[in-house]
Amino acid sequence: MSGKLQRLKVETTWGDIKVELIDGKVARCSLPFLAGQPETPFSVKASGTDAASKFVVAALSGKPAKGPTLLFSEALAKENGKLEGTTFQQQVWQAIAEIPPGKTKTYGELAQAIGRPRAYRAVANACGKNPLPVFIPCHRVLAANGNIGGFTAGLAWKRLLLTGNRA
DNA sequence: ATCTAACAAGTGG
DNA sequence: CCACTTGTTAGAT
Repeated sequence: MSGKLQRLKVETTWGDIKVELIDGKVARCSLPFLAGQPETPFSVKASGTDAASKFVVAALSGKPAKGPTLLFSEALAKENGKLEGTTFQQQVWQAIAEIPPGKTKTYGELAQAIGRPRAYRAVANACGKNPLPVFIPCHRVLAANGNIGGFTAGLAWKRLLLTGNRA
């Protein structure tokens, strides 16, 4: 297994977004941490023409970006022969991945979806460990009272992903 | 192997 | 607004 490892980079005014592909499947994604809301307006400086790069750019632009070839369950599986994440986490990530485009869900809803209605706290926990931010739309997960919740790389990204970069 | 603290939430007082 | 609940994880013992 394991064929080629490919590293992509989308350069933006907020920093570089790095994506790692294994055999053409998205294996990992990381965004630069932003402590607060940057004063610089967001824009993409440079990006590749491959599907993954396009997906990232589209997601950040609020376009109808249809999830292309994520197959994330395949993508997440074994990187070192080891599964990425625990069973529970994978269930959570899968549930998140199934959120219809343009919609949002609450942590509680997701907890119900995986059959553990009281585990909303754990769900949030799993969100924070999501290895594929942006690809797995954990930014569409909000708290029940409408609060925005949190985001691994900083709330600025989450807001951007939710509202789209209409600027 | 067991225990404890921490967490991106929720419900109730 | 504050405090108690709740399930899972990571790190220490």
